[in-house]
Amino acid sequence: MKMSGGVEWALHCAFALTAADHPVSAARLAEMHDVSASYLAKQLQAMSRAGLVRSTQGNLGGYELTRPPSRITVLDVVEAVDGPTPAFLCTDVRARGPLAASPEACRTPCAIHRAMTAADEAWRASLRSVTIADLAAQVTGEHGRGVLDGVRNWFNAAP
Amino acid sequence: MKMSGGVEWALHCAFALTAADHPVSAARLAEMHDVSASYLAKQLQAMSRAGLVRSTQGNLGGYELTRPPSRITVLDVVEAVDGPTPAFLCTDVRARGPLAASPEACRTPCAIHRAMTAADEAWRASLRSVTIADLAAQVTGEHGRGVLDGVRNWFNAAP
DNA sequence: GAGACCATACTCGGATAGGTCGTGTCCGAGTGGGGGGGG
DNA sequence: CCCCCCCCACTCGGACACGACCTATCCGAGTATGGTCTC
Repeated sequence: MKMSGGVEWALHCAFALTAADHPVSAARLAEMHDVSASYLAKQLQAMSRAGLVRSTQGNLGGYELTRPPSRITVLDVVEAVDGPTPAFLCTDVRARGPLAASPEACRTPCAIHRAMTAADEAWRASLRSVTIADLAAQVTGEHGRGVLDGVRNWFNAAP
Repeated sequence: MKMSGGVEWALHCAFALTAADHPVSAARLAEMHDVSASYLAKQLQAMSRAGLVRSTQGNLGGYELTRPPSRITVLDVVEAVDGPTPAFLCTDVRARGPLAASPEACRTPCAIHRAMTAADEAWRASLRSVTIADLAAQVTGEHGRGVLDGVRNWFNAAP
């Protein structure tokens, strides 16, 4: 079980866009984080498809958040990039083989399926309880406001 | 993010072994669940390596639980088969690029890393709170004791 | 001087190869049981 | 009749291909900007 590495990039971009006051291109975000621009574009497209960021084309175009960061949860970003499908897929093993359970007994999810689903929901709830604004608040609380100001200034500086 | 499909098989096997009173071969478990015997063997070997089951070779050999099912959690099985590595791997993006954070500022995990770790821990805690005995109790509570008895009888029956 | 037009350079978006890990399979090493022989 | 020995069939364990998904990349479609020409 391995999560897509692009999730980390997407979260960092969401955090950085918190400090931006105008659209930022994918190339600039990639340069800032020193990652592959082409691949980062893929993650940003996924976020755009999910409605987390708005993309504007043309010169001075780029990505910007569509909602205030306090209304974007970490789970939103994770599901946008990594997909909303739960990690565990029940294949209804109990309905197969010589000791297969009767079809009507399989109306309710099996105990294993329930346990995995509950864990998945706990994971999602934890990610849902943290917003991008919370991340920004934690960073400023630990390292000062200069971090976000530095990002904003770097965005405003000419390439 | 997709979990190994073998986890489901391993959990069903752990549940089935609850009803066994003597070692059960991998081939028999595979026949019972109608899955690939060769591949199921791989999962059972992983559980053996993790110390969840004991394997005995030779005739009438097979696998049996090493501990009472009340002391085997679902998390134990998941980690044995799928690996104990957390799904999220922090690559310390903040320490790269033109706005890289100072090395001493990176002594503590970044906010993103903490959020993902907390979610992972919540997931693990949920899986840790359910034991194989709990699963068996749920099944007997819903479908009667006949299920486990049927499994035991099928194990005792000649191939 | 003001307005409209156009060329341009920049942006995103999806379609396209390569690498890595999960999936599935196979065969060899090891071992306990059962039958046969001997006492 | 009981004990010992040997053969065997059955077991696990690790090593070996195949395939799917993630990773990484490229080129084409579209658009706002800035300059230029005309009125």
